[in-house]
Amino acid sequence: MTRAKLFQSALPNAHDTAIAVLREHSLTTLVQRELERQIVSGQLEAGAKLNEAEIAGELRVSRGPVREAFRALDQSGLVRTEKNRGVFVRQVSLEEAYEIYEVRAALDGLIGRLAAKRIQPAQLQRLREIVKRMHAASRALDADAYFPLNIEFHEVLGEAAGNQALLLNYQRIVNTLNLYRREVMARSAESIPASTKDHEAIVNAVAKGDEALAGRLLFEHVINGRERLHRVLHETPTPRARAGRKVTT
Amino acid sequence: MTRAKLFQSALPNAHDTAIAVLREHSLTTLVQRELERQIVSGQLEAGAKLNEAEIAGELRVSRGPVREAFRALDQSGLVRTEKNRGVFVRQVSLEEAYEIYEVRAALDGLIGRLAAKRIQPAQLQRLREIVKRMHAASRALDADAYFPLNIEFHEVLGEAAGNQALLLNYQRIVNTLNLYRREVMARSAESIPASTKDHEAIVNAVAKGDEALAGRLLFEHVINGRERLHRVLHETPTPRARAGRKVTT
DNA sequence: ACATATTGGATTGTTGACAATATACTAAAC
DNA sequence: GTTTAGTATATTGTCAACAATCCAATATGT
Repeated sequence: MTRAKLFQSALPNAHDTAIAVLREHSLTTLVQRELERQIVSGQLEAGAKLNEAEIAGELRVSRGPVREAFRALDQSGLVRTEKNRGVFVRQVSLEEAYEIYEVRAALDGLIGRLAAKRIQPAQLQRLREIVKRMHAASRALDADAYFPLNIEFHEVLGEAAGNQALLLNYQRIVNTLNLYRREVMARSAESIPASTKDHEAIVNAVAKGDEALAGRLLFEHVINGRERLHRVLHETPTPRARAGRKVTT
Repeated sequence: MTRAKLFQSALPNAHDTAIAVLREHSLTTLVQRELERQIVSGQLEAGAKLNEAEIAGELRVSRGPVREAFRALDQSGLVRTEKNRGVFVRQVSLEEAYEIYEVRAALDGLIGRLAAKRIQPAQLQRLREIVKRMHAASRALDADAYFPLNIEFHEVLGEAAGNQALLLNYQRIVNTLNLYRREVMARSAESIPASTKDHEAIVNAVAKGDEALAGRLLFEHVINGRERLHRVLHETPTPRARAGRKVTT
């Protein structure tokens, strides 16, 4: 990727606007976003080593901004740093995923309660449309179509809760979790119908304004997801434990 | 602060062990910890501007590690960055504090449920001792003694929940919230007795292993805290809103 | 006196060079 | 043949210099 491309990913039209982009964003921020995109999209797979000089070269930037971006990504949980060895796309172990699912369930429960109280008609409309498309993907058992819909559904719901701090923490958690879920999801297409049913019930509860029900349904939806994960992994067990070198930074 | 002091804060005995410290920790990490300590302790007050060169000079380090530490602190919510203007100790507005309280309540609810299920006898013992000391501070209406006890209480409880991911997110939230609570707490000594009673009831619920009750009590405890905050601020209203320059990093 | 340019100093953003460390490779010793 | 010591190379950690930007103080014009 060239530096021009780095700007493109921030704004559609490049070159002329490059200066304008830099006026508002530091290179560090642009690098951070680009790496975040590559990690979240799976372009950089879990465990992959990120070479400072290499990335700096690709993005046509010096190592300084890259190192700063690494620090931010580390703190946000997308990357793990080992002193004098480098940074790696974070590997989420099964045990960690379990823990994170619990946290997500609590946050999603809150999202449900708040969304039921505060959701706007336009947002509700968006949710209904997403669920509609989910039904289509569900009938086709099309996991590739379903995955982004699922992300979007929870994103809209998170916005509807009208709590910025909650949304920020939620997104951080979900990002980390998605590092793990991606590969699992591919072979768990059979869980899509159940998940779709969950989503539909959630939308109805939110639409009714039933805070307690929406909260409980979302909490259980996440825990159900965790159990589905558990089942899939025990049908075809894959050893995901890693060398586990001590992190000393 | 000299560079030797930077090492001291990481390990009790300095100078000889300085090399050993650096073998395990990068300067960035040490700077990050030191700044975190200063911010959380209130030594650096909310809104204060952090000058790169100045901090680098005090810690006898170049600006590189300082900048990297800034990125980490920004991501962890302790600091806010404005491009070409600098980084500032984060100011938490009343509205944000409200939002964060909601998130904390959800996480604390989960902590209560998990702790009731998994707490170890030694941890329960620690909680009881803390509550005992709280009673003493409460009778004396000694806010300075009460504040750290309160922090410790919730820390122990968070550990007892036995979920690393939960603890990490919880601590991040509480850190941010404490930026706001510090000054408020000073003039809300009258809420200490109520808070102490909450803590005692929570310990009892956890000791009984009553997950639902412990979760509910902790959730309500946090919301009560928010309401106390609300009341205090409306008795002696203080304008905390800031210039609110657009953040563009 | 007031509003608007200008300019100088201070501060942040970025870069390339140097130092320290880890890893892979080679060769010698057993 | 295996192991260990030594060496070379690649990579990260740190630093200091340079460029870009912002801010305040001063000057200029009306």
